[in-house]
Amino acid sequence: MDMPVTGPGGPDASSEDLIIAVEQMVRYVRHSARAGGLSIAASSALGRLGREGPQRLTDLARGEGVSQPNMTQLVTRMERAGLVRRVADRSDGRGVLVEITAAGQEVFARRRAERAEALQRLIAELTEPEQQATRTALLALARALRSRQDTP
Amino acid sequence: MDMPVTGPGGPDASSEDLIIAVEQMVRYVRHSARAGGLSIAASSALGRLGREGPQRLTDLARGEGVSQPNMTQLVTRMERAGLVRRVADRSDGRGVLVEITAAGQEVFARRRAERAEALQRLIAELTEPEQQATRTALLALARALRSRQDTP
DNA sequence: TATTGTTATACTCTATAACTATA
DNA sequence: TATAGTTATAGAGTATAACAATA
Repeated sequence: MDMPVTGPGGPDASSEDLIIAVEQMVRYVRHSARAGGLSIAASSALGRLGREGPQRLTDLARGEGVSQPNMTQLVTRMERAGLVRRVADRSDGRGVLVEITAAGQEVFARRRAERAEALQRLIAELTEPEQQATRTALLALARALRSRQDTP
Repeated sequence: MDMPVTGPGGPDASSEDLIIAVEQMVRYVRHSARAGGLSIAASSALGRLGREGPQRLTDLARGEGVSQPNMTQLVTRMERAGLVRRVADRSDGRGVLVEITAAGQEVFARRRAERAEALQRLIAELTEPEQQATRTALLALARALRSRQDTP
C-alpha cells in the first residue's frame, strides 16, 4: 500500500483530510436531500426503479445495499406515498415486482433536477481544473464502487 | 467554462451521472460507517470534538448541520456510551460544554484509521491520474462547503 | 430444503413544538 | 424578551430474528 507522501511542496492530502472531506460531502448531500421532502433512501431507490425498470424486492435491496426487511418497509412507505406499486411476479409466486408509478416518475425527475442543480452550484465555486478533477474523480469512484459490488 | 446544458429535451446527462456517483459514495460511506459500530453522526461529532476541543452544544449542532434537540439526543447517546461528557459552562449558566473523553479519543482514532484505510483501498483501485483527481476534488469540495458554511 | 417476502422488535437519527432556566 | 438546553412526540431508516408461503 502506497503511503500518502508528505513531500516538500507536494500536495499534502492526508487520509484524514480526505475522510473529513468525504464526511462533509455526506452531510451536505444528506442535508440537501431532506430539503425536497424525499429521503436519500427513497430518492435513490426511486431513481433505480426509474432507470432500470421494475425489479424484485430482493434485487432492489441488494442493489441499494440494504437488508430485505429494510426494503420492505421503504417500499411500503413509498407505496403509501403513491410513488411505487407492488405487482405480482407471474413467473414466481413468491416474488414481488416493484414498479415506479407516473407520480413517482414525476417526483423523481423534479428531485433529480434539484439535486443536480445543487451539485452544479457547488462545483461552480471551484476553479476550472478542480471542476475537471471533480468530474473525473466522481465518475472513477462510482465505477470502482460498481465493480466492487459486482464481485464481492 | 462548459455549462451544463439543460435543454428542452431534459436534464444534462453528465449532471445525472455525477449525482448518481455521489449517491453511490454516500451509500458506501454510510455502509462502511455502520460496520464499525459507530454511526456517521456520532463519528462525525466525535471527530469534531476531538479536533476542535470542547464546544457548546449549540455550536456543535450548528457545525454538524443538525437541530439542537437532535444534538441533545446524540450527545446523550454518546455520553451513555462513555464517549463524551457534559461540563457546565462557567461563563454562562445556561450553556453546556461537550467534551470528548479519553475513551472517546481512543474509539475515534481507531474508527478514523479504519475509515481512512477503507477509503485508501477504494482509491487504490483507480488509475494514478484518477487518484490525483480524487485528492484534488475531495479537498476542493470540502473547501467549498466550508466557505459556504462560514457565510450562508 | 431453499428462497422470497413480511412481521416483530429494537435501535439510531432526524425534525418541530412546547417547556425550563438563565441572561 | 431572548438564548441555551431539554422533553415530548413523531416519523424515517436501519438491523436481526422469526415466520409464512412458494419452489
